[in-house]
Amino acid sequence: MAGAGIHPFHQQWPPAAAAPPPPGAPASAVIPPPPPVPGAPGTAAADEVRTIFITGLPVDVKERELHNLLRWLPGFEASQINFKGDQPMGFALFATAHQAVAAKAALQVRDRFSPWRDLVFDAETKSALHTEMAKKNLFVKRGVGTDANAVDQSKRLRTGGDYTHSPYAPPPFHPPPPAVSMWGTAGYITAPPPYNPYAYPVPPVAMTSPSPVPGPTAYAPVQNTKDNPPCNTLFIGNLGETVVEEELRSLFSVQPGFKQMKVLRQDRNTVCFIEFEDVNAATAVHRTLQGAVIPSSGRGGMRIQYPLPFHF
DNA sequence: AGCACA
Repeated sequence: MAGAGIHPFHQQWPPAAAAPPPPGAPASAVIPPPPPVPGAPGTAAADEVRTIFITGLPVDVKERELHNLLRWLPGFEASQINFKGDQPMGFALFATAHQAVAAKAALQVRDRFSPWRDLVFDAETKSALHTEMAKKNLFVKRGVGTDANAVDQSKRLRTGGDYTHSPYAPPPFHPPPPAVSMWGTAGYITAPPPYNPYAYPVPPVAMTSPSPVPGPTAYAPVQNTKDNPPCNTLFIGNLGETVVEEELRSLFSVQPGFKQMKVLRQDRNTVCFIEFEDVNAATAVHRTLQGAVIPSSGRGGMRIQYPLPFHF
């Protein structure tokens, strides 16, 4: 990767938007230093690659679909699809290399309703996106800020960003992109709980009626009392090094409302995500199995949390 | 793994 020193997750998301100048203010006093005009001579690293290369798109993907996926990302300028045989190759240009890196990271995001899945572009074909930095920048006729849809009616339709004329304008990331619904099947999108999620208290360790079958051998106090907004998926942490999927499955699959689970191993650390039918089912298990000690447990029992809104 | 448009 070219952007040495740029950490992909260093991005602010949503990015800190430069405050728009107050209506009556003298422009020169409030306008920040001009943004790097992409590709302009004299601009830092005009040759820097700020294009990402996207594979894993379904063969029948439309330019508009890709555009609608990407248009929310900070700095998005243009995208296009070229076919190598019948393999679609997506390219997307961003205002800066940093934003391209951030977009790459954003496209690797797993959402909290299906954290075990790669970002799936098309649920039908289960095509999982793969994104890398491109080798060369996307060529955009007439630079940025042009209405690409109007100027380019050629067979090679290029889809430009909606706010490229104002690189500092924040993308409409609040509320989150509706594209989320593309990332999972409809069943993952559950209505938000009606109460203030951050006011939700993590219940104390419960000693009562845990799971039916191979229940935990004991309960241990759980350290981390902070939690994320409730949803129908649980995150299980503080698992022992020797834990295996079957052990977890035997415990969780018998819990009411269980739908599916995914065990992720990262080095010594094993974590698990469990999806339930609804928030209530997840909440019940959150309560009853919090701190549960199972045979493989190491130090303390399992820590049950709701997943982060975005789990990388 | 596969990187094109001009």
